[in-house]
Amino acid sequence: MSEQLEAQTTLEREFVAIFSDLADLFGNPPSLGAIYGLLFAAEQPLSMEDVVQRLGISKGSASQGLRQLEELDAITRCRENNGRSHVYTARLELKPLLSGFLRNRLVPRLTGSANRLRDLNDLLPRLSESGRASAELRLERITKWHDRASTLLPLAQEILEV
Amino acid sequence: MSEQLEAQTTLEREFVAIFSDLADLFGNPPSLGAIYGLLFAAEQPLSMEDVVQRLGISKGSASQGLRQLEELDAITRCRENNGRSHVYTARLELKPLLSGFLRNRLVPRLTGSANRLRDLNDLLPRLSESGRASAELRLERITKWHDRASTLLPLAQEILEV
DNA sequence: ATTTCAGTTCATTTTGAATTGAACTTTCGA
DNA sequence: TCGAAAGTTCAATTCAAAATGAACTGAAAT
Repeated sequence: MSEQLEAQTTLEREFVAIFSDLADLFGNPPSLGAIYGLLFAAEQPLSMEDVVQRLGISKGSASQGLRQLEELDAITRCRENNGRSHVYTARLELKPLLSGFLRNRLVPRLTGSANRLRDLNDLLPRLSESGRASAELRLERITKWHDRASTLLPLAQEILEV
Repeated sequence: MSEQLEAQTTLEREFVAIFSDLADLFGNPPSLGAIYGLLFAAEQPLSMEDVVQRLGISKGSASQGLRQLEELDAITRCRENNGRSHVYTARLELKPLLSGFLRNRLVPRLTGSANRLRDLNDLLPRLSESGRASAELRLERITKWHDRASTLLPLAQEILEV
């Protein structure tokens, strides 16, 4: 294998690894990142078959991963000229991928904990006098954190914007 | 069970759930969050035995979880008066817990990807002329993201500060 | 209309992280 | 110094999430 090809292969492998880690960091399946990494490294659009071959994953994983990435707007699908197959390209701006990951993971949890906090506030009057003060303090602390996290989220989106 | 006790139990269960989710969000074992949540809800310091009983987890998990939380400075341990056992209290400021979670999870990955990116830059000269331009563009994109994330991290720490 | 190829679905299997629990060590009181 | 209780360790187990792959659907060429 030529030195150049070897280097290209390393590049591809490293991009796959970087994005696998990133997906994992955000609580997404590593395969999702791996697929994106492969497309990100590729100079030409790749078919699903290419993805299966080069990553050594199953057709099922490839199909699901590609669809999810498309939903996040991290990749684009287009029909291959005069074939019955499709071909995929990574959007090189990382924003769609990152904000998709954030959306998937952070947002549901923030709204979930907002609901919990509301319910707990409703519970306060049922507590004994002494317990109530303590519970109020604790709820306040969590609520403060929660508000700050909610503030941070759009800020993070902005900073990560390319 | 009195209405008040029932409410106190609900409060405890909800705090446990909130912090389990939080731990999970940051890629830590849910049990770690659960233990913190229990101590956070408690008005009195609890022993390891208490934690085992109330959460229904094993001594092993409790021991390891308590130690980790102590290392993060999220809880404090103190010797019980005239006993040979210890007793634990949650620090009510959430900062130690949150920044501990961030440290555990984000920092190692940021330095890991910094290393990868450095290695990839060294690889560039070995690529063919055409491939090099494309690889440079891609590396630049990731590096830009990486720098922004590195900027965001201390900012997040500051915002989450109580 | 039929065949064939691309892609999807989802029940089963795999994998890896979290948890357990039993053996071990440490600590303190008698 | 010994015994007992507290706490730790880590190999084995459990469990949930991810990946697989075989059966299926749809779409295009003949």
